Amino acid sequence: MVRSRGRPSLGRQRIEIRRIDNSGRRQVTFSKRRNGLFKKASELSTLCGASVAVVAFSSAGNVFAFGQPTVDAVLRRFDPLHADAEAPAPAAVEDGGDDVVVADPEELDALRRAEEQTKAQVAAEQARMRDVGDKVTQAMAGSPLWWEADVEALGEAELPEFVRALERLRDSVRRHASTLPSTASPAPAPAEQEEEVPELDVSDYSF
Amino acid sequence: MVRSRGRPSLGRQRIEIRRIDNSGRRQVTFSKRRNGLFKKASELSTLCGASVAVVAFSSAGNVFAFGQPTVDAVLRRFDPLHADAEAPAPAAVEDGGDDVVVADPEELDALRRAEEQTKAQVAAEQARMRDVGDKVTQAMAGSPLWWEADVEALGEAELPEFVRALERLRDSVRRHASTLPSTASPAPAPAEQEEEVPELDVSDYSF
DNA sequence: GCCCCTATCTATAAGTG
DNA sequence: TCACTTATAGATAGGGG
Repeated sequence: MVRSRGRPSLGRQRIEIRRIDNSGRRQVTFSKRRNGLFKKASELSTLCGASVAVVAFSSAGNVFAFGQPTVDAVLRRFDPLHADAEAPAPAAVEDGGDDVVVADPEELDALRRAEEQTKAQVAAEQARMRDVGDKVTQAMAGSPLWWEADVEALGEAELPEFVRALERLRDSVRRHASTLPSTASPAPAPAEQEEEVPELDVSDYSF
Repeated sequence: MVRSRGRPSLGRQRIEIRRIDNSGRRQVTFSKRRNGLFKKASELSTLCGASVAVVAFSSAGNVFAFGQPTVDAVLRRFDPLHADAEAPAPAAVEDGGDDVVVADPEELDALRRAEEQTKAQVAAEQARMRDVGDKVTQAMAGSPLWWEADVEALGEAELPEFVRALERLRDSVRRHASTLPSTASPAPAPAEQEEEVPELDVSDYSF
């Protein structure tokens, strides 16, 4: 009841465009703005029939991407990596206004149906597989505990990379999980299950 | 002169998020929003210390790109060794194409965005895992890229368990890492710019 | 992390030069 | 194409659950 009298909120405040010091706040902002950016990209693509790809690495090293029609499709088309010259060779400079691109409402509707179909499949699969532990073990069967032996073979140069890759994979899996219907089992979380990676000092690698 | 009495302008009007029919208007919108998108990307990068790349093809075929620190830097990091990858066509859904739109365009747009985002992330993870995998795979030859198939095969119920398995693996790797000599090689902090982003055409930063 | 809320701030549609 | 204006639609900071 701190705000019994005044306004319930000060509303949006103006901020300077420079690195946000507070880590938590920075992460929240990253999330919000990343979504906003993806939405803008999506709208640009829909409104103007453009192909757009956005790739963002958080300072923690997580990757996020959006693409229309697909990130890969756009990047392949862009492809300054493999191609040599700057010659863009954009081709058709004229826009008759009837290009066959973009998402027509029908396409979106189809996507929506596809989504529901996927959900249904997952739901069915979920009902069928009640035994979690066994399923996972089975998924990794064939090479049980392969890492315990193989990790020893890795050089020190690969280890930090490997650790971070695993963490990204972990987060990816979590995000994937949150996409599925009914977030039933949020994982008991026996002990530590945080995020971020302050341990390794590889705070911002690149290669 | 028509503006004789009322307001000099009606101000911004609301528009539906769907392809703009008028070619000229669409072009104007593309310019404005493209700049807005780049600005947002720039702000995200500055505020959160993120690496961001945006590539956009106008329906006319012209390319525009923005990147922090550089487009190619981000794309290389994102798409390390994409070459040997399979080309998973969007798959998606086929639609008769004769159905009438039923759902709200905005809603579908958001839905499509969410789906694309998820798929893009999965693709990104797989791409990165392939890269790390190139080094790691040798160490664990015999179980090639087991996760690529398994992650997708897992249902919602199994995911939390899988996440924990990954964390155990991570810790295992870390323990091993701690037994090795120092592994420090922090990358130099990238210069940050909050400035405006003119408009980067391929011809401006040709490789 | 997610959603919701409010009060603002910011991007931008439309129009003009 | 750009620049500038106006007035409003949309994005989002801050805070709570």
